[in-house]
Amino acid sequence: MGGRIRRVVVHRRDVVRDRSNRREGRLFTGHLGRSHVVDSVDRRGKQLVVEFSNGGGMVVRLGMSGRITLGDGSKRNPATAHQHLAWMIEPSRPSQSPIRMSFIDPRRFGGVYLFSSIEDCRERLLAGLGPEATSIQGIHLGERLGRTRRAVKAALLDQSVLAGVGNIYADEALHRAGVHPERSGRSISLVEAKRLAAAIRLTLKRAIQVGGSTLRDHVLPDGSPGGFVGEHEVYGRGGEPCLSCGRQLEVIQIASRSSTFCPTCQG
DNA sequence: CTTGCGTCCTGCTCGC
DNA sequence: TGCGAGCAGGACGCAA
Repeated sequence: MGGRIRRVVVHRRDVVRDRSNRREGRLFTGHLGRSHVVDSVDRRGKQLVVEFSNGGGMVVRLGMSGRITLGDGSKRNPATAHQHLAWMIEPSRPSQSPIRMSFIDPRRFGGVYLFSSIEDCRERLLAGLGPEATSIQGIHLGERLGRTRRAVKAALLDQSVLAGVGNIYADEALHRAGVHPERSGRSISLVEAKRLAAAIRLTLKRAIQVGGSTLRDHVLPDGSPGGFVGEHEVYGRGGEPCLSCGRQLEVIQIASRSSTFCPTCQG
């Protein structure tokens, strides 16, 4: 904290979203052009929230292929493919060396969203986000799932129900909890909701520990792959045997997303 | 209100 | 060996 953002370079304007969430990078340099002191860096669900000392800030969404890389700010480094933004962090203490940060996103599903005040951020960018998946309690999950008839898998992917779970970890958590992904949200009992909440917390905790799942794009800021893929029990294993019972894992579509599950363990 | 589906985008895999 | 089609997915907008 207290570091200063300097030398913002916008390589692709449409990765930056303006006040109306449109792809509009012109305002970016105007907004960030003068150096800003970083007051805080936080996470809400899948978004990174960076607040500046002037009250404004930015929300970074990585989408599915986005990442932020860290580099030595005292060295020159050429822009790599799909590097849409780059900036320097000048530390508050002169003894520390500057850090170069880049936003890289091949598919451009992610982006950087600017906000002018923390109220603006809450209302426009964080409004409607459900509780944090990393700390979700069974009673709260059950109460939220009970409001919908949708498939429980679809509900888990809905960030307004629960913030922070995507397709991979929804499948993994449902399998770990022994819940069929097509079950209606309101059919989930309190006992099952508690089991599911614990499975979500555990799955995310473990995935974060080992650096996430590298399938196609995701790598850690230093370029190394995440270690969770080797621990996937169902995702990406359709047709292969269930690690618990040996039954062939099935793949179906729910909410236009692939869902892999074990018909026996998740009956 | 609720729910589902099309859209965006590129890299990888598969089949011929 | 080469090439094109198909697929994957997070969030949003729109339609039924």
